[in-house]
Amino acid sequence: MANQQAALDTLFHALADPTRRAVIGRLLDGAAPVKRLAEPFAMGLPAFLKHLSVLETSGLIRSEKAGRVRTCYINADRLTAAEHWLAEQRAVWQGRADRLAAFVEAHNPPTT
Amino acid sequence: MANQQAALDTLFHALADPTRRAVIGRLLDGAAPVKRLAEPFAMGLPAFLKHLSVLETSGLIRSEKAGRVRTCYINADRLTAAEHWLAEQRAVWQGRADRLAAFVEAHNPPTT
DNA sequence: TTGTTGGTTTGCCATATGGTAAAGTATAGC
DNA sequence: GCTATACTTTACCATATGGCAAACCAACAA
Repeated sequence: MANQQAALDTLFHALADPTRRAVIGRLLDGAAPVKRLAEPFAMGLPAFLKHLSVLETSGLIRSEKAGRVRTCYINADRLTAAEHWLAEQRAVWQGRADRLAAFVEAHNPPTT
Repeated sequence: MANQQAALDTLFHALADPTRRAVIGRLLDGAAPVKRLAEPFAMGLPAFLKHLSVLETSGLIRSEKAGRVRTCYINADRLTAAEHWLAEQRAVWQGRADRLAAFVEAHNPPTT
């Protein structure tokens, strides 16, 4: 699935920025409107909104507008998607490392 | 630690590209020289070397040059560093989700 | 020593990213 | 209705990214 790749692209790209990671950290603690989310950061709203948009298209957050305030929520399963990919890679690595250890074990006397 | 943030930046950024993720996948299977790594991709060596450089400065791979061939190795613990950050975030989320469930449980009759 | 191979460097280009300022829109409160 | 609030849009800018072509260098191989 080529689409999976694009999803991982945008997902990891969204995570590759301290502002965006901070927003995620903040939202883990509960939903919040744009203005409150933006407060801690030394940048204008337009710049901040771009970050939110990156986060939203990556699926890491979603948002709803009620009246004039837009509230943002986290989408925790996207986090686990990224975690999943990493875990898979590590599994491959560990599989190989284990086989390698077994090979060494089988062909060398134990060093103890 | 502000440096941790920069490390995560480069780490996630390195992962946010299908070529680079493919290289990682390939290297999990064992070390390989630059040329062999580059073969599957439809781009010139200079472009590919940039990807390798991104991977190397992120710490995800390392490389050694012997004679005229540079061999690349994976650095699996960097993968777990990224995994770690994600796991931490998920833990916060789950903690909150659990508390929320407990709250709902305590204030509402079970729906069964 | 003369190629050829494997990698590197240099210069260039198009596009994407991350930020600004300033003007615009729509709702909430008085 | 008037005004402040909470975004939103537009236009613009500097830098980073991802790619190319072409020249270059070092080390095997013949």
